[in-house]
Amino acid sequence: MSDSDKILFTISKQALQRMPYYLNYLKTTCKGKMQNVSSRLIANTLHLNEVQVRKDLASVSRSGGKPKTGFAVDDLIRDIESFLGYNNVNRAVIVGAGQLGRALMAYTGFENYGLEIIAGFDSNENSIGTLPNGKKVFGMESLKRIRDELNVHIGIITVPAASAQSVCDELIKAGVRAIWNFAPTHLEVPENILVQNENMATSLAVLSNHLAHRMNK
Amino acid sequence: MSDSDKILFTISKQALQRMPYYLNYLKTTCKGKMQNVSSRLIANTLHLNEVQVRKDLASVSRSGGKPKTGFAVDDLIRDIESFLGYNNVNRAVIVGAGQLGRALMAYTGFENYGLEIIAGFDSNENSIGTLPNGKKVFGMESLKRIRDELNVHIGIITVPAASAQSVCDELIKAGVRAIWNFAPTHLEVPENILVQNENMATSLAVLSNHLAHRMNK
DNA sequence: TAGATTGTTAATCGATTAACAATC
DNA sequence: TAGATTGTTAATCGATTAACAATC
Repeated sequence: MSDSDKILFTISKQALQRMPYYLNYLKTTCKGKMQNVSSRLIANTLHLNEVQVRKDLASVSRSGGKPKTGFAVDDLIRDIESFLGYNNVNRAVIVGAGQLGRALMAYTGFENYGLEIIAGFDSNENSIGTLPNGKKVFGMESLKRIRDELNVHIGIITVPAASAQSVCDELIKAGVRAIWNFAPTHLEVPENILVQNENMATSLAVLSNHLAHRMNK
Repeated sequence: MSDSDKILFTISKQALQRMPYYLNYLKTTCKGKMQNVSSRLIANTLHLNEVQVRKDLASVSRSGGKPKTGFAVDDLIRDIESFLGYNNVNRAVIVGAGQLGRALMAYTGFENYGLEIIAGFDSNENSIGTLPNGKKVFGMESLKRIRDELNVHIGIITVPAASAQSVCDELIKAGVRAIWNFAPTHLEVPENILVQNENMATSLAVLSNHLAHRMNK
């Protein structure tokens, strides 16, 4: 996290990543059933520390909580969604129309989180075509044109690790501002570009290691 | 992390999660091209701290590194893979044959990480059928029988958040030892069961928040 | 030998948690 | 008022990093 971030936003990445959990709990369990919710209840349900929850919520809630009452559920939902930018729809393109890329393009669940995947790109001509839910796969030469036309800010990388860096470079040249990287590799980017790694190998490592060594527990 | 873990394994979850990055770098960049590699080179490439890399590698490498020489690439690959349990194939079942579940079943990339997805399960009869690469989707009533027959240890949850806990309970009752949870919700499990959360909403939160607030950077 | 590189012990840093005063 | 709950300041904890001695 750079210095300028720290000044503007006093929230850690960890805290930011807890927000979807709060949001899910509030929307599925609280909304409509109760007007207010206390940090203690949230903490107990999600198995977090009460103070941590209060700190997290304090950093995104406009109106704050009220002693003896807690936080207004509807306000909190609105504030978290606004903080996360789920109001603005974030348009994205996927580069790499292999199995994982196509799966993500076909997945409609992202819309709940304000993400709209517009199109896919692939350097292999055989991959070009149209997906079930109407998303097209283009050749790489169309990347910049389409990104510019539709003002896309997010690039999703689902190519093999070996070509991830060059794809990343192309996406940045085309103008995306943030990258969601599914390749299990480190990406080199300018300071003003955000890279979020979604490394399934990382999760699998935890699972697999547990099973290999800790079955006797 | 429980106490018993600490005694047996002096490696943090963070360190464990860096292993796939080391492995990928070693296999794609070092293997065949150089016999030895120094922690400094790895650290520079992956943008990590040199001491951190040495500590991480020390905790998994049998032979350790040699002053002035570094670590033997092939040995290191073998040691990390063995530590991560990528040698044993870990069998898994998926519960929830919606879009995400089917996508994961169709994805063959997991085999590189020692994971083999055997079958899918869904409570909705309409979802039952066969996938392109031969994986079948069964009704929930077959879960325990198939898990027992094939000695499956990993359960993957790709149902909506609202039903994730009950699916989790069923998986544990059926006998799985570790759960890979794609639902954006906290799961309640006995102490001896490992839950690894793969929450895409969490990653999206980081991206989306960045774009909503930090575009001016 | 000198220098590169490892592995370990101590210092730093940041996040979490505890203690507590403020407030409805 | 008394008690529940918030928000903040201080203490703790664990991971990262720096310093350095050991070794090839």
